[in-house]
Amino acid sequence: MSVSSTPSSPRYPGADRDARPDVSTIEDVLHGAGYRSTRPRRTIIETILDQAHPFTPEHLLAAVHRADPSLGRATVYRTLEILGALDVLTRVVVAEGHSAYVVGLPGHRHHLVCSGCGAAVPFTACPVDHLMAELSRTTNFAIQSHVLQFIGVCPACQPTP
Amino acid sequence: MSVSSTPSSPRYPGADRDARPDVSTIEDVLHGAGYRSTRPRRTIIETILDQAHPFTPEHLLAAVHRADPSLGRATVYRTLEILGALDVLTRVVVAEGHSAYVVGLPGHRHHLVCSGCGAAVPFTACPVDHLMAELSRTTNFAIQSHVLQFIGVCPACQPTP
DNA sequence: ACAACGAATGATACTACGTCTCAGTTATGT
DNA sequence: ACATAACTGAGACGTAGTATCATTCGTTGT
Repeated sequence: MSVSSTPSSPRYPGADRDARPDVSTIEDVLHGAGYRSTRPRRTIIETILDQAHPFTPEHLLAAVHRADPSLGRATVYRTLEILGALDVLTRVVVAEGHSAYVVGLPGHRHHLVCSGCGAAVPFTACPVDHLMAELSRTTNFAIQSHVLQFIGVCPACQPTP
Repeated sequence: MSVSSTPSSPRYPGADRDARPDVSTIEDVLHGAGYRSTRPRRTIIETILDQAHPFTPEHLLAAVHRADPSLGRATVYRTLEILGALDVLTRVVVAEGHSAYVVGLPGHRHHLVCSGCGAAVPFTACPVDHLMAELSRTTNFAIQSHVLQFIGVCPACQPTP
């Protein structure tokens, strides 16, 4: 087991290791789903993997343009959409009503997000099964998915009196 | 115990009653926070209480304009912002990345939302305390809030074979 | 009841974010 | 290498939300 050296969230005991994939892993996912491997997509994926924190599309667009100013806006948005649909990216709520993307290959995963710096710590524990079953039974909804997330202030962003 | 007659989500056994406040209750909240009682605000609150499902700002704007076409767009957005800050409105995730508002006076409450028609069933059960304590301990985050929500298909929207 | 004050409003201009279109380019299978 | 279809970039376009500011209206004190 090796600790990746990509820039990513700090590690915390108890929280999951942030299993950040590399470019070729993500390209394999794209391939597997019938998408082509192109240079723009590679640039976008590399830039995504450079992000230490959850990022918005515009933020990513700016970062991508630093690497390649000629890369089109539409391509960035299209690629984000594809990666989101393939579960390579997960949405997290960063502030009331605003969301951002986080990298993470499949597997059930939620996040604890810092409202100060935006750092996202992933975790897999998810105590909703019982409640989901009960709601499903009492409401007759066919429950498809759920959103679970914590918002707080990370140690580094906490005021030290 | 009376069942309110305001248009609202259908009732389900096990799920909470949808305790929908009335206009004057919400105006009291505004007053208590130092805001004034104005006719436009009253119109907006009435329109909000008419909504059977979670609504987006634009949707509400259209509904408000049906009641009073002269009411300004900015006023609707400003009032939504205020009511959100006062916890009279809660945000729910309606689709990946898109959220909407639901009425509900304070009290810890989550929602089960139908991805077909948008109906939102509130519930109060919330099995996150233990997990929250553990995350708080292991990460040293000061956890402030959390988001928990289920997305599914309500009985009425399910295909009947 | 009235005046004075500041909050709230509505109109409009503006910005930001994202989508659409389309001609040209490039990856991929044979 | 070729044919084909997917992909791309440029830029026009649309939509949702914000900022500004002169005017109106609630509220408070007298």
